[in-house]
Amino acid sequence: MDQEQLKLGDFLCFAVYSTGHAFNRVYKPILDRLGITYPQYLVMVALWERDGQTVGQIGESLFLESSTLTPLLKRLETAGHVRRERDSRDERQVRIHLTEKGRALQAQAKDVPSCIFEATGKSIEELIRLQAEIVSLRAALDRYEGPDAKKV
Amino acid sequence: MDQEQLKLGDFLCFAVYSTGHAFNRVYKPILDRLGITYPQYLVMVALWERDGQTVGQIGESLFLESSTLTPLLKRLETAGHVRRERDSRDERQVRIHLTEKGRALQAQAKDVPSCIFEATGKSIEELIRLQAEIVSLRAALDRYEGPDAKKV
DNA sequence: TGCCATTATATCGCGTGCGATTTAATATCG
DNA sequence: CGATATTAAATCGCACGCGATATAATGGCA
Repeated sequence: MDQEQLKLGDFLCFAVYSTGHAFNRVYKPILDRLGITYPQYLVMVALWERDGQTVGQIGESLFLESSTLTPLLKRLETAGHVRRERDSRDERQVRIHLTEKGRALQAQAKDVPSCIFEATGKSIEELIRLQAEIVSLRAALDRYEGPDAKKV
Repeated sequence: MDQEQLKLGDFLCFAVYSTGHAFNRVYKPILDRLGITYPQYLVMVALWERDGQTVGQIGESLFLESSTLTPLLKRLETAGHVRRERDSRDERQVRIHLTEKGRALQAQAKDVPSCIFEATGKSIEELIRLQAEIVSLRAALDRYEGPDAKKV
């Protein structure tokens, strides 16, 4: 690999980075109608899947820190989609519960995935395969401990 | 496609989104030593490839708006890596030129791609293939005009 | 030439993201 | 039981990223 002649377009990281932005641009007009942002949508998807998760559990699913989630969850609370409640058995934890409005949002959002699917212009099979490959890449990156991890 | 049972982990967009963050986490300790951030690194790569680009040209390569680039370029200028200069023939444009320090940074950054390559744990062939597929996905998303584009 | 549309960059406000630190609650261990 | 370590969220500062808007320069057309 001769790094000297690597062009921007050759970087896999850049492909991922810019495709993330491209997804965001497709999502934005759709989610604007629901009054939420893309990260907020992901949190709602996680809660529709399982209500009453702690901040830490949501962070683990989304690979986000509490410093990102706390303000985001407060905005979702202000918007009336969730309730934030200290766990009575462990007061360190904050559990996030869907409100009626938050549950109702799921119905309004039911067509979002098919809109996004249409935007990709790919077959389901291809998307599933690509998704798995990217997840495998993410797992490898998460495992990586730095170039001198062996020396510790 | 039954959206009702789509789990977070099934979303291709989420795979891309979270993998972008994972890349950032791998890049951070490496780029910290160079004193730049990941988006700043991308701008430097673009300039090492071709010096003297306008803000708009850089934005086109990186899919970023001037509202993102202007502050970032000012930080690179403050750090001494680039010079910002109005084009004398068209005073609307601002051309970004590498300084000596900015050119010197390329040598210091020469091992970055191989560090990242190592972190992915994949073969070159697989990375090239995956890169092409993701770029193709990005192109499709960029082409998409919204669900009611036909009605215009 | 003069008016107006267009173009390039900059500015502003808002919402992420995260590292470092703080705060408060729980667990552990003598 | 009490001091200390650990853990979960929250807070803070900084850097994106973008839509909307502003500013300034250029282009086009009567």
